[in-house]
Formats: sequence, C-alpha cells, structure tokens
Amino acid sequence: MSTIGFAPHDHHSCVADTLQKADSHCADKGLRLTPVRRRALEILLADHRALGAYDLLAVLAAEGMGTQPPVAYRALDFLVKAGFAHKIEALNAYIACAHLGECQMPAFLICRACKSVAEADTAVAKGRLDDAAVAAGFQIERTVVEAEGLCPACQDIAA
Amino acid sequence: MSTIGFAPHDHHSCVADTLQKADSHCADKGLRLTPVRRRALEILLADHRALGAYDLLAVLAAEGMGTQPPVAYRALDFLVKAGFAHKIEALNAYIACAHLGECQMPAFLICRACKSVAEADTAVAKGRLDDAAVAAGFQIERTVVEAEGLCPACQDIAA
DNA sequence: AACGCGTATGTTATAACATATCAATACCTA
DNA sequence: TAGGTATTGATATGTTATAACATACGCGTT
Repeated sequence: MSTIGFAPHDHHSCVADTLQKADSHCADKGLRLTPVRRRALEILLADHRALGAYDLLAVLAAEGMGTQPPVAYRALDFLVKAGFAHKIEALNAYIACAHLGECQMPAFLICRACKSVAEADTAVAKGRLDDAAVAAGFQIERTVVEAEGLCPACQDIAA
Repeated sequence: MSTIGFAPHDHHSCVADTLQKADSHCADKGLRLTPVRRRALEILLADHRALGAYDLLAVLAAEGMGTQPPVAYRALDFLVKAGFAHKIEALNAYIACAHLGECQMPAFLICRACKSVAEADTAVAKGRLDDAAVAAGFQIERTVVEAEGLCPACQDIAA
C-alpha cells in the first residue's frame, strides 16, 4: 500500500496526474522532459520514498538508459530545478514533489525506519524563520526543513 | 535571537567560555573531553563557519593529532552527540554550537558566499512543524531547519 | 544540403564525504 | 591487578557528487 502523508491514496492516478502536470508545465515553460528525465520522475513517483542517486541510476541502468553517475545526477538536477523533485538533505536522497511546481518552501517528515517521506505543504516554518532572517539582515534564497522520526505504521511495529 | 555569525562579538572570550562550559558539562555527565575532541571543538569555534570533516582533519593532521578520516569523524560524532556541535546537512559540514548544550532544535542561516552560519535560538519553526507532525501521527526525533542565502556583508559586496 | 548554435548525452576519471573492521592501548572500578 | 569499557590507531572500503571533455541531436539560417 502506497501512502502519501502516511495515508493510503489512489496511487495509479496520482502518478498519472503528476506526469501529465509535468508534461504541460514543461510545455508552458519551454523545458524538455526527455525520456531519461521523464523515466526518472516516474521512478521517483513509484514509491513516495526518498531514493539515492545511485538507486535511481541502478534502475535506469537496468533499462538501458545510461550507466554512469552523471546520468542520474543530470536528471535529478533537472527535476529539482523544475520543481518536480526535492532533495532530502538529511538523507542525501531525492523524492518526487507531491504538489508539482507549487512548492516554495517544502517541509518533510521522514520516517527513519521505512524511509517514507511526507511532504507538508509549505509555510510550515516560514513565518518564524523569516523573522529570524530579517532580524539578522539575512536574505533567504532556499530553505531546508526536515524532521526525522517514526511514522504511524513504524510506531506500531515498534510497540 | 543570537546572530553570532553576522555580528561582531568578543570572540576570544566566546571561545574560552564555550570550552569552559564544555569542560564542566563533561565533568557533570561523565563524558571525556579528550585532547583530540577538545582541539576539534576549538577548531570549530575558531570561525563561526561550517567546516567539512576533511577540513577539520587537515588541521588536526598538521598538529600531529591523527591523519585518517575516522579521527575527524569520531571527534565530530562525539561533539554532535554531546550537543557541542551541529551538522549542517545542506553543506555536509559541521559547526560549533552557539549555546552549548541547550539546543533542542537549532535552526541555521547559512551564507552561500562566505559560508558563515548564524544559529537562531531554537523553536524558530517548532510550533508549526509540530502541528504538521501531530496531524500526520508522526513522532519527531530530530529536526533540520536550514536557510541558505546571503548574509548582510555579502549582500553589500554583491551590490 | 551545409553550417552554426544550443541543449542534452556519453564516457572517463576523480573529488568529497563517510563508515567497517580489527588490533592495540588507556581508563576506570571492583 | 584483573576484567570490562571507551578510546585510539591503522587499513581498507563504501557512498555520494562533480569535473572535464567528447559526441550526438534538434533547429533555424544560408
């Protein structure tokens, strides 16, 4: 059972919808969702879990889409810059964006046991982090907000 | 809101105070601030900047305190577990804690130009991240809150 | 068609970050 | 002082990420 935000959902349509949104977003912006990039996004969407660059590469390689690290890193770089994926810094891993394109300031809840990741919709910490930045005269360009812990399912297993 | 990174302060006494606090904290808790560990903390305190493990290692090596990666990682591991240092995930780098021992949930403002790091005093994002976690039934064990951008000095240089 | 230009890929090598393992030594403490 | 635990020393390896350079492809212009 795939979960998003640790809750069940219609995974098939969620993947299909996201790919379609990605297609039209690229058409709008003049970006090119090439076969490798599109497949990389599909792979990230397959689970709602964070995948390492080399995990992604292994899948791509098995499908004959390139065998060397830059293949994975270029695809990930494109997806992150386009807003289709995020890097989870605490894991050095990557995950498909849950709200394609509309993410200014994502925040993540990361289960250390099953590696599931829930993406909270923006602004979770924005107000106060902004206050701190203003007080320091600091100009924020990018934020990383991540919490590691146990998701509901893994709490049950632990208990 | 301590913005040590971006504001002048009495650095000499800041280092001395912190080392002294670390000493007494270790005495209290039965921890051993061995020569390598103490020196590693001094090195991190020397600038209020994030230092990579290999940067730290280079300094230690120059002083004859060990030449191999585990030397640096063991020292950093001790310092992080003791609450004397934090890992900046967005940089894969480490920085001395600005409020020795009393950090539950540090947040950082990281200058991408000069690598200065200001540690905002806790709870900056806590309330709302907690709300999101509770809503998802998620049990938070550790948080990462980091913002990258330009510090006041580097904004001036850019302008 | 031939050309020039920009984007994307292929390929090799290496940089940068981190840990496993095992033996030797120091330190408490009973 | 014997035995357990924590720390250090040393070697090797694993993992993540990028540099550097060459080639292919799409596309508008000549």
